[in-house]
Amino acid sequence: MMSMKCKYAIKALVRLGQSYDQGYLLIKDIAEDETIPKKFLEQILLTLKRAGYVGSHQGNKGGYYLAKPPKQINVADIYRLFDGAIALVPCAAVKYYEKCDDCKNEVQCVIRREFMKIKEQTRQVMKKTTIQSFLNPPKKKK
Amino acid sequence: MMSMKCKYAIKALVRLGQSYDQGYLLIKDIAEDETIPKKFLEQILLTLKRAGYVGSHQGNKGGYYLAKPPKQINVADIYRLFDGAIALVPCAAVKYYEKCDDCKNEVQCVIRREFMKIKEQTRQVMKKTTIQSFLNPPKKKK
DNA sequence: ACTAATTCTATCGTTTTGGTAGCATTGAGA
DNA sequence: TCTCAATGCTACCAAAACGATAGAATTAGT
Repeated sequence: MMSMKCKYAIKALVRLGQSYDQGYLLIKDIAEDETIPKKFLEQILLTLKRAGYVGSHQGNKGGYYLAKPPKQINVADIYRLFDGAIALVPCAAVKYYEKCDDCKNEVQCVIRREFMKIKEQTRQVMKKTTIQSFLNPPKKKK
Repeated sequence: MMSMKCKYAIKALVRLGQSYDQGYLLIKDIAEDETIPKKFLEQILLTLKRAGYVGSHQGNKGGYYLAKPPKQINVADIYRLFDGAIALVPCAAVKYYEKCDDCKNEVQCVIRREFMKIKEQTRQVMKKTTIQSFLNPPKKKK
């Protein structure tokens, strides 16, 4: 499971995506619409801003906006930003690689070998899911 | 990332899988071979036993053995046993479904819709990885 | 009876999580 | 220029989860 922080981040990005290229949204409004504690959302948006996903305008009449097209923001990247490695074990991670304390020889570790496969496939799934995916209306029944 | 508990469980199952149908293995030996704290491994094996994956024989000359063929034990099930839901959000889970506090109408929730898709695909990947997968030697270079 | 093994339950220190508090800074408009 | 509505930043905190450890109870082969 992902953290609340990450889930809130995605919800906020989706909300901002709905208003893409239509000016600013207030933290307050996003927080109310999506039922997210306002001060908590502040921190999350700040993290997203520093990572370049959103932009903001300070002061009166300020607010947040999506800094990239919805198609260019994917779940894998947001997950890594807030929750770290996608891999199930640290030694199988790419961006958050860490040696396992309990591993004797990593090169021929079968655990690692299989978890690398799992990671690569789940990474693909998460990468192809973008903010745009959440914006497309579900297909209507005929 | 999975918990150490879950990772240790898989390592222990693989170790038991290597000796499948060849009698008992001692907790002590598995713990030493796999560099797992012995008392911690005890608890893990007990959980695995209660769930039917391993069997044990108490007393002198006792030990643990794999209770199912390696092909019938998959990573998805072990993950759920120790770490809970595979889905990234509780409302998208099957066996650990929970309503999200911050959700207004779940039926038309786009977050849920997409996370159900992600869950279904990662579940497939984890399900097809069995203890047998860890036992097969890697393909040799020609 | 002895001994080597699993069983069971409680406890514990540390880290992570989810959230709050409060002040600083910015900038539009009266 | 003053006000006020907004974001920016850092510190803090309680509760839960995690990764073990401890120790006594039970079981069974010899």
